This record gives sequence, C-alpha cells and structure tokens, in this order.
Amino acid sequence: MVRCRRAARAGAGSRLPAALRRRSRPQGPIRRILQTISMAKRTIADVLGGAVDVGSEVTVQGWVRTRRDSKAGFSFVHISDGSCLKTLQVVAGNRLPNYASEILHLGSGCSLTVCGELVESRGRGQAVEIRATAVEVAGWVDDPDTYPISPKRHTFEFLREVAHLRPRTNTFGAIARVRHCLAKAMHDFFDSNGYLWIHTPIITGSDTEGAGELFRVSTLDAANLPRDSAGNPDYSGDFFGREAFLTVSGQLNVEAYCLALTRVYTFGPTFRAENSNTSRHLAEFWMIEPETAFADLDENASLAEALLKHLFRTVLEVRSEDMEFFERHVDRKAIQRLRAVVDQPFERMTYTEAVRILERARRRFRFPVQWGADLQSEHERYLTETHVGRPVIVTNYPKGIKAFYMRLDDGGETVAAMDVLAPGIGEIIGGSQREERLEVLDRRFLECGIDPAHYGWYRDLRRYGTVPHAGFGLGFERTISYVTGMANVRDVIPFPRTPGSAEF
RNA sequence: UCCUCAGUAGCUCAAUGGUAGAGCAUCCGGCUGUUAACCGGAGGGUUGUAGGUUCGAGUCCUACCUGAGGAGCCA
Repeated sequence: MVRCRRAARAGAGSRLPAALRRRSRPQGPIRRILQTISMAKRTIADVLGGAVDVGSEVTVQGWVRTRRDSKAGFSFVHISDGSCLKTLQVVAGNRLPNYASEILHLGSGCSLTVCGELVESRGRGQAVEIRATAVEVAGWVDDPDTYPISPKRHTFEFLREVAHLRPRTNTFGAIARVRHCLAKAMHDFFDSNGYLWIHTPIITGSDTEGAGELFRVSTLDAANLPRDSAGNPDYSGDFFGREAFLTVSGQLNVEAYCLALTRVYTFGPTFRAENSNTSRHLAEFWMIEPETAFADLDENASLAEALLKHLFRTVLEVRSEDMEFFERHVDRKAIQRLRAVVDQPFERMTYTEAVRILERARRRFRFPVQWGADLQSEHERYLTETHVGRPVIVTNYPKGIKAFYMRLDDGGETVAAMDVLAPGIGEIIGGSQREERLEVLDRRFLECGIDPAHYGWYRDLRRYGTVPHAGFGLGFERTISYVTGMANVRDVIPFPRTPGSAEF
C-alpha cells in the first residue's frame, strides 16, 4: 500500500458529512468508511473539477492511457478512472525509487495508485497535475504488443469483439456515463411526477402479446423431453409446472399496478428471440414502460414528449463534456439535434394524415403507400427525416396492424395507438391507450386469433373497476443511440446479445 | 430469415494469377514541460475454414463460418 501520511491527516476532517464528524470514536462500518476517506482518495473528476485544493495531497487510482518521458528526468503519465472523459496528468520524477525499474516501462492499460501533490501545470494541455511522491503499480499489462486497447483509433466492430475491454476507451466510457445519466434522469422524471417504479417479472407464464418469438425458460433435459400422449412436449413436470418464458414486455403486469396505483412504470431488461440482424435490434434490451390510469392517448403522447425532453435536457446539462466528445468524434450533429428537440413541440399527425403526406411526397418508394398497410422503414424515414426533420408522433393506426390491447377508436377502423419516430432510428416509442371495455377486448381477442382464456387475470382488470388508461414503451438503447449518435445499438449496451452471439 | 459487401501482422488497409507490404500500435535507441509528441531502428504472417481449378492461388470457383450495411419483425 502506498503511504500518504500528510494526505491522511489532511483528508480526515473537512469533507466528511456532519453526522459522521460528530462521532468521536466511530465503530464498525462507519469506521471503515472513515478509513477509506482518510486516504484522501479522489476521483479524477473531483481533482479536475476543483474539489481538491492546489497544494494539497491526493491519492488517485486508475489506468494508464499514455506515457511520455523527458530526458530531464521525469515522465508524464496520463491516467483515467472512468469518472470523467478527461485524463489526469501525473508527473513522475526519477527520484522515485521505482522510476527506472517500473515507471519507465508503464504502458497503456497498466493500473496505478498515485500519491502526490496537486500542483498547477507548467504545460499547456491541463490546468493542474499531480506531482507524484509515490507510484504503485497494481497490475501490469501481460503482453503490450497484443493488448487490444492500444493508443490508436479502433473501429466499433473491432471493439465489439473485445467488449470486456472497450469501456477503457474514451467512447465507451462516455457511453456508460451517458447511459447512467439517462437512466437516472428517467427515474427522477417519473419520481417527480408521482410515478412508482414497479418491478415486473422477468420470467413470465403468459406469452404477452402473442407477437414476437420468446426465449423459453426450462429446467427440463432438452435431450430427453417428456412428451404427452399426443407426442407434444409435456411441461407439467417443468420447474414452474407449465411453460415459461423470458418477458418481452412488462406492460400487462404493470397495467395491473396501474389500475390501483394510477401512475406507474417499469424499467428492466426485455427479451426477443427474433432473428433480427440490424443496427437497431437486440435479443436483450432495456425498456421504459410508463402506464397512467385515467389517461387518454393525448395525455400519453404528452407524457412521452415531456419524458424525452427531460432526458435530453438533462444529458446536455449533466454530461456536457461527454456530449461534446460525441459531437467531435462520433456525430457532428449530436448536440444540435438534442437542442432542436428540447426547444420545439413534437409534430403530431394521425396515421391517415401520414399516409396522405406520403402519397403527396415527390419520392418514389420501394413499397407502395396504402391506407391499411403498416408504414415501411422508408416511409417512417421520410416522415421523420425529410418531412419533419425531428421526432414525430404518429397516432390512430388501422386496427389490423396493431395489438389486441389497443383501444378501438370510434368508427371501429383504427385504434388509439401512437408511435414516436426519430430520425436515423425509426420507432423509438410504441404505445397506446388500452382497451378498457371488456366486451370490446373480448371481440379483439377473437379477431386477433387469441384465446381469451389465456388472459384471465388481464380480463379481471376490466371486470373490476376498469378505467381508461394508457402507456408506452421507450426503447432505452435506441434512446441512447439517438442521444450519442452511435449508429448501432450493439455499442450502447455493455454486452450486446444478438442472434448467434452471447459472448462475455 | 432474405439481399448486398467484406474477411491479409495486435489494429486499419495495400498487393495485374508469379518473391506478402505500408501506416498506426508494440519493443529498443535519440530528443523534448511532454500531451494523438517528434526522429531513427527492430520484431511481428498457416492471407477466416475446408475443398477445387492451375505449372503456380491472398487473387479464380464451390461450400461453410464470421462481421457489416439494407429489408422484414419491432423498442
């Protein structure tokens, strides 16, 4: 352990919460916290952000990015610890006992504990730096020649193959911080609007929407499946005594809580076993699904708009440094795009209006525009990228192309559905007002070829004090893609799961 | 799943069917309060896999594998 005695003395008092400081002889866990704090360990974000006075002793820990030596007898070592985009410059002089033996051999990826004095930098690139009094190497890099995260440009495709090491790059560090920021902003938004976070199950017995391929959850011996008299697999002896799957959506479950607690949402992983190979699809992805009782489609759309604006506003403010990085290195329009969304109301149009716009468009589409058919990717792109230039909310789709639970509009041809389409991404939100009338719901079950008997508990919600309610699903990775300009959702989730790929 | 394109050094890419090369990274040396440092040198290859055509295949053909872009499905 590196010794920093002056730091230990200096750090003990001032930064502690008052409640901790009052105790003269703290015991147990609090004592351990004190011991940690008394080492004056600081994150690089703290040090560069002005939380540490120039002239004071600090301990910083992190991973080497670059090293440059001066024959004047010292080396510049840049270290990073993930707390912010910037690196911290450590000046290590040849009077350090391990200068020749270790410091002169440090390379990208080595982990360090550095003790020293924070001083004003004599160089140009940074305001402050650490003049090291001790540098302890925690871990060396086994084979620098083949260490994948060498200090050079890498393609995202290559970094995907080393997903366990890619958080060490600027880009993936920034993505992780932005992802965290968006998740926190989302929870803050709902909390301040009176929404409760409901932890809906990951394992589900119902095949939710009847749409989308499911991952089966089973403890049966796949090589020796028990079968019933008709020769079909018999799951009665399986772990749950029935078929079970990974959830494709928490919506149906959260509706149950909505119809008691009024304002609720889920946030968690969802799973689709679809063989989709695109930059916008994952087999495992995270979804935000609010559900509001006594709300109609309009209120639902307003909630979606308010949520997105809050997310974008927050990330621009809280993670401005990372956003500037994305603007410089990933997508020149990253910041400008978010500002435009925050500053202007969302465009709203019905499906019928959208079809009219597409029919009038001076553009030849590969797929014909026809009322009743679902909008193709090229149609959505035209609407959001060419016609509006910002996200657009399309509502009231034909019932034939939407799910059974969406509320049938007066006229009986369309349902109270809404999609939010974003430039470059396509559908970022899908939602609807839910069908709260039991007899209409039952009719829709039949039209969609679903056996209502499988939805007994869901029907109960309409039998016992039903109310109009509405909700939507926001794809978290697509949102992060939109925010950062990262073109592939596989790069905004730490360990992407896609068909044929579950490494790490 | 379908269509298109691509797999050559750790990475990014060259190489008319005829001796596999560069830049970056790495290592060594030089220089410098340096900062995507700079200058010099060195090491580094079963050309995705398996077949085939040919005197000769990184290059042409077939199959497969992997990746990317687009489509469908969707968030």
